[in-house]
Amino acid sequence: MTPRASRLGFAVLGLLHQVPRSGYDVRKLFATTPLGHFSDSPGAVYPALRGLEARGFIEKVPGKAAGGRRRQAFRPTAAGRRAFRRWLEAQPTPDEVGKDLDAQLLRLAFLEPILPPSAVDRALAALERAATIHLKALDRFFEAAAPAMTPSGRLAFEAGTEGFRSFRSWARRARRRRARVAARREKRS
Amino acid sequence: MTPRASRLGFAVLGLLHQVPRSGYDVRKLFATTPLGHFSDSPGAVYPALRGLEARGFIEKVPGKAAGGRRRQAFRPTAAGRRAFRRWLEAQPTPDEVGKDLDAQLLRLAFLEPILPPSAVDRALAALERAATIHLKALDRFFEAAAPAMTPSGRLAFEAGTEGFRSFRSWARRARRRRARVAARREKRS
DNA sequence: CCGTGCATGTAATTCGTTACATGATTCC
DNA sequence: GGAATCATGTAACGAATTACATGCACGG
Repeated sequence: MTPRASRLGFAVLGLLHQVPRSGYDVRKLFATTPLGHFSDSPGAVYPALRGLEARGFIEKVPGKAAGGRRRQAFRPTAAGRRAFRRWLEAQPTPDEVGKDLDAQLLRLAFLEPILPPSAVDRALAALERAATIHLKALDRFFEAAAPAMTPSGRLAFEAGTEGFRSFRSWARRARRRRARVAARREKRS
Repeated sequence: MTPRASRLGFAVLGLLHQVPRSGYDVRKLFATTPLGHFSDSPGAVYPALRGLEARGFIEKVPGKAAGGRRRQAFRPTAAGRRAFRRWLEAQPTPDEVGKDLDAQLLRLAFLEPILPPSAVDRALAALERAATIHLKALDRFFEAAAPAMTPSGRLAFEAGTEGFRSFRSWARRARRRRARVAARREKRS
């Protein structure tokens, strides 16, 4: 067994941090919310739960089965909380941001309330930095490759670049907004 | 064996449409260009090639091995070209756009020169439409769920929404730009 | 002639998907 | 009592990753 959990594993582990949930609860969340795009199929969720349990990251909530229905809820163990915290604290590299922005946003979503607000500020700054570096690489590539590309090829590339550009400016805005709010709060006290 | 190729399969098939390439050529492309984020590992590329060959979508280019180096290039067969064309012609649903925008951009990138420019216009319109519908769903969800979310959760969701919003406005701009250019060309003739 | 990079592959493992299977409970 | 849905799983399969393995050719 691999020591680390998969992306789906961490998503489930994060959800169990909020409140104990059963596999069915998790499936419903995946099915009804656009948070990430995880499969709500039982063949994905139940094996993930068993994997987390085998790693000692979650445990069954004992007793009761409210309502009489069969139902097995899970909650994170101390080891699970440690592992999740380590995952949250990892800083994104420019390459990871370029290849898998969704994973970074998943991380960001779960940061609070496990880590303090300062971690959110740090994460935003890291994301902005990484996006800037990645954008530079994209622009460099485009400059060299654009002449040989078809119009539709250029369009597709442009769409990708634009996405990162807008992400970076979003991160910057979010960071500054938070800084402003923090300053105001500071002043008032 | 599944009749349809995987996403990696179609990406490779598309690259082989441009010019015959060997597995090594494909790996280098994946390693050095940011086009999609495919693995350049041999364990991904060579099995993909064999899969396409087994489906009858590509064939070995016979003869020569320029330079004396060992090298096996592939090119699409008639069946492969048909299959790729069918893949290109598929219109994205709002759900697919929401769940896997990258796949849609991959498609867009390969549209030309296999399909005519009009197909690009149609694809842009479909993408814009799908993004609009998806955005509506995101907004609806956010309205209901935001009060219960943590600040970092809201931030992550906002980032995702912003990404789609910017994608949609990019698609609209691109579409209009193309319409303008086409109109000017029409007038001049 | 020896290392570096070209070039192609295999093996073990893990993850996820689709589809199937099962039983219990609540609602009507 | 029958349908819907709650709730949990398994089986078969496909695809991808990492790591390992091999052999040739070209440059110095």
